[in-house]
Amino acid sequence: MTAPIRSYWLVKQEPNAYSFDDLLKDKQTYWDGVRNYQARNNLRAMRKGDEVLFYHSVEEKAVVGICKITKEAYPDPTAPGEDWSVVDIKPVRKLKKTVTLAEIKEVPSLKDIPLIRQSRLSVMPLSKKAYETIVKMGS
DNA sequence: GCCAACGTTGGC
DNA sequence: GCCAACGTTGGC
Repeated sequence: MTAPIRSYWLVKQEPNAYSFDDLLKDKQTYWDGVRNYQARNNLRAMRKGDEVLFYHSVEEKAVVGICKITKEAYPDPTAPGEDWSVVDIKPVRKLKKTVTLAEIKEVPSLKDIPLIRQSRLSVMPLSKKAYETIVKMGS
């Protein structure tokens, strides 16, 4: 077996629908409800052990925590018979300090991440550098 | 609450 | 296969 190449991701959620604190409480969840092909394809490209930033949209507009993929894509139980996917994630840790959208926008190297360029996409890849930059801003 | 951006649907 | 209409998302 060759060593897996780790990828980095960012997922968005409205905190009043499902917050990072909910995930901490649940210890693990499956990421359901994705009904967008691009987001679905990103879900399917996730591999066990990949790290994922958790972003709170709308009210908070900030990256709040880090989680990890524990199970790769399988059919979404909330859409039986349809071609949608979910992955399992577990929380790793909360960021010491949340990284707001406004702060991300101020960093030149983060100008082109999909969070800013494609604000409606809910599951998106991040480069290692972008991931590390955001994590650093949150520590 | 408004509006821009984007995806999806349906008529032709 | 094109494009207008419509719905949804999310920033402001």
